Amino acid sequence: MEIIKNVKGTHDIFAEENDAYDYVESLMKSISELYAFNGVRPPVLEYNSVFVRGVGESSDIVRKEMYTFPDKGGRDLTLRPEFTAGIMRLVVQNKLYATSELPIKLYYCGPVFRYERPQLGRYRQFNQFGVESIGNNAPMNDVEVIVLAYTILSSLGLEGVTLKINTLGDESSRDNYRNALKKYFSSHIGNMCEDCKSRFELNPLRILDCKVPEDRPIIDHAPKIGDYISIESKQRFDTILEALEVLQIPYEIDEGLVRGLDYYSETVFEFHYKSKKGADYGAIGAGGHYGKLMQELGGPELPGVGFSFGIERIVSVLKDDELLEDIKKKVDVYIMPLGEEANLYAQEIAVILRNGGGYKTDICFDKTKLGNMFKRATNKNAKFAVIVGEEEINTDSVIIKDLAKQEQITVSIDELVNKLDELMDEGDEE
RNA sequence: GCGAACGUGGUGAAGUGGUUAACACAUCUGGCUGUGAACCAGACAUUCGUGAGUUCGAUUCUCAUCGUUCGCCCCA
Repeated sequence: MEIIKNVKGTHDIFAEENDAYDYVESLMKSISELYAFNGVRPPVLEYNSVFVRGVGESSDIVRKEMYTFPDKGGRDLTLRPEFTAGIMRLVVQNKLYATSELPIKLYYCGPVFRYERPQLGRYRQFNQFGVESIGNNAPMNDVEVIVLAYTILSSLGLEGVTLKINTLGDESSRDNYRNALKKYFSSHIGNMCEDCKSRFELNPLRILDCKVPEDRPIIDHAPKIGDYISIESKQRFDTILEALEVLQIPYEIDEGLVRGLDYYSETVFEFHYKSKKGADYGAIGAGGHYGKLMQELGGPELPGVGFSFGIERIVSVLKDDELLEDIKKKVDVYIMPLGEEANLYAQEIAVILRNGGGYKTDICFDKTKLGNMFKRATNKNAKFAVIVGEEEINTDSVIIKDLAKQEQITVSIDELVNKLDELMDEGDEE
C-alpha cells in the first residue's frame, strides 16, 4: 500500500519536539496566569464573516490566505487564521463585558490556518499562543500586555529580543491620514502596480507596505502618518514609551510598522529575534491595540489590546540557540524483570511505585539480557533501576540501583517507597 | 501568486548510464541465560520522493508531479 503523507505546510509534532511544545506552552500559560489572565478556547471553525468583518477585507489574510469552504449545510465557514476576531465574537455573543470586571483578560493557545507558501518557520497550520485584554482603554493596559509578552520571551531564555513599536493613531487620525493618502495617490495610482490599485480602493494605508521598487519613489513622497496623529494619540503613545522605560523594556520606534490586520489602531508592536546561528524567522510575536473591532462584530464600543506568539518559530529559535537541553523528560524508575516469572512481580512493584510513590515508572517488557536493560534505562534517562528476579520474589524485596552513582541496595517491598524518597532527596541535594 | 535550488536507509551522508548502492552514527541479535556506556561477530535501502519518457539497460539523462528550502510578497 502506498503511504499517505501529511498535507503540505502541516507538520507532525512528536517525541522531543512535543516535549518542547509542552514546555513552551505551559510556561506561557503559567506566566499569563501570574498576570491574572484566564484561558479561553474558541472553536477552530467560525463563520467566514467573523474574519471578513473582524480582520478586514483589505487584509492579505482575508483576501487570499483563508481556508474558507461551505459545509454540508451550506454555511460559509473558515478555519481561523488568527484568534482575536473569534475571541471578540465569543465575548460579544456571551456578553462577557456585562458580567466581568473590565478589562476582560484572556489567553489562548491552539492551531491556526493560513494558505501561504510554506517556508522556514512558516506553516499552513501552525500554533499560536496569545492574550487579549478587552474593555479598558488605559494606556497601562497596552503596557501590561507588552510587559507580559516580553517577560515570557525572557523567561524562555531569549536574550536580545527586539521590540519594535509604533502608533497608528486613533480613528480620527487615521481617517484624516487615509483621506490625505487618497488625495495624494489619486494622481499617481495609474502608474502603480496592480496590488496597489486594489489597495487604493480597499485601504490606501496598505499601499505603504508595497515593496515594488518602481512604486517606492511615489510612496516615499506620500504624506507621513506622524503628521496626522492627534495630540491625544501622541500623548497616549508617549505615556506608554515612558512606562516601558521605567519598567526597563528596551524598544525601537519603527514608523514603518503598520501590521497587516485592519483592526489595529493606536499602539502596534512586533518582537523580532535572530537565532545565534543567524536564521531569520521574522517576527516571533506581534500585537497591538484595536479600537473598533468589537463594534465591527456587532458588540459595544469596547477597545482591546493583545499579542500573539508563533509557537513554531519560538520552538525553532530555542532549538537553534540550544535552550531546550534541560527539558528532556526523565523516567524516575526503570524496572528490570529477570525471567518470565518476574513479569507479574514487576507489575506489582510498578503499581506500588506509581500509585503509592508517585514515581514515573517504566518496565522493560522484552526478555533480554540485563546488560541490554541497563542500556535501555540509560536511553530513557532513568534515575534508578529496580531489578527483580527469582531471589527477590522469594524474599519480597527488590534491588534499587542508582544509575548515576552505580550503587545498589536491596530493600523489602514495604520499605521501597520510603527508601526511594530518601535516595531522591540525596540526589537533589547535589 | 512569481523566480530559483534541492529530494539516496531511523539519522548524517558518498556514488555511478549496466546490477552486491560506499562509509559513519543509531537500532537489533549473538559472544556474556542475574548487573550498564568498552570490545568482537552479524542483521538492517524488495531500492535511490512519485509517475512517465529516452535507452538493450536508469538511482544516475529528459519531462511532469509532489515535497522541502531560498528570494519576492506577506506574515506568527
